[in-house]
Amino acid sequence: MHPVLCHHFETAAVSRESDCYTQSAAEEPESYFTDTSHLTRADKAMVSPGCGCVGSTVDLPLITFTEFPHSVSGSRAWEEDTKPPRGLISLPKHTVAERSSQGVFRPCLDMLLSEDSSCFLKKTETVAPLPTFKTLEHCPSINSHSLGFGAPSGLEEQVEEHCLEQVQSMVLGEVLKDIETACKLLNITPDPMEWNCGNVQKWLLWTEHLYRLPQVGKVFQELNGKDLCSMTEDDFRQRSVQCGDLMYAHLDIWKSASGMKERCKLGDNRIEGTEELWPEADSSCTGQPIHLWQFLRELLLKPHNYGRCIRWLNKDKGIFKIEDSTHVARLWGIRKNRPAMNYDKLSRSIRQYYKKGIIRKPDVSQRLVYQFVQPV
DNA sequence: GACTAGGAGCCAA
DNA sequence: TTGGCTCCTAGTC
Repeated sequence: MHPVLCHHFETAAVSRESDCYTQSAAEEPESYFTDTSHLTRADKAMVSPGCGCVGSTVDLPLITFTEFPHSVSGSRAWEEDTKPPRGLISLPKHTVAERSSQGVFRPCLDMLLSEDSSCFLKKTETVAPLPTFKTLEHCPSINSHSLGFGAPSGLEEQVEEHCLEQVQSMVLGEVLKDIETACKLLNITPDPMEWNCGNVQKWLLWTEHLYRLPQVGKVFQELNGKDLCSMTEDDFRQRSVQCGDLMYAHLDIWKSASGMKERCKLGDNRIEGTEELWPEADSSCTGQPIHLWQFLRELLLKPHNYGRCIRWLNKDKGIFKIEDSTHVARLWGIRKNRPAMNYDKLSRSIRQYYKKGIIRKPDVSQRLVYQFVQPV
């Protein structure tokens, strides 16, 4: 990772309201990223606002991000380090005793890493099952003692190595889930090579929206997935000086993830749970239309990506609030190929669910607040 | 002005 | 037939 970026990550810690983080930004992250000329392609993909990690602390226990590969087949993207490195990730100490690793890790990893799976593939490409630590203390490298700065013993190294593999697997799983979610929402296949022109445009629109990019769809018009995949980073830059590199990086992640899926199919490097991630009969990949209520639920189930525009008020009761009606309507419009979609129309569709008993207004009616009749 | 509610016509699958 | 889009009026906050 770019050293300046590492420095930035050391000094800033911005968290998100949708999870358990506290906000303690030491500086204004957006301003730093205004000038991205000094960042690598992967840096940009990592810090883009759309992935919800601008200026976030990207620290994982004893992992230092020293370099980002340009593809999954690249060399190891991280190094262990026993010293307090630049960009060292430290878990919030007050939460360690209170939360399970699922509760602490998964949101962190979601938030920080969801956009760049390639960063976490080891050179061995061996993927271990997702870890299920009962407490953080069960993961030696997370244990506060191992945050010491002395050189680890051989045993400690092995233990840390094992733990890191588990963390990587967990991260990878989350990245794949993110892509799966996007596929569902966009009704496209995970493999960019299979995209038609329409799919490419959807993906571009989505990526623009995700990363708050200027519109670039026009410069990629009439390209199908194969065309897109055959383009080099320079080709992307030529078409869009401003964000071609980021688009290329994002596509690279998708291509890499698709490659992972193929390997899983072949039985190599099997990842526990990938059947869930890409079920062959998944309606998202078979052209089945998605219903609005399903779409809303998908957004709600990805709070780190969409929590700014829609979030649960009471998940148990299925009560949710649309925080940004324009944004949600636009996302729905992208999904349905309805550029003229707005909240007026979307809300009319939601109200159709009243009669069907799918969605209703909560007992205490509030603006932009709805309730699933059958909680998720 | 933004949101809520519902009627009605239309279209595509 | 169904689900959703679109346009509309009217009322509320």
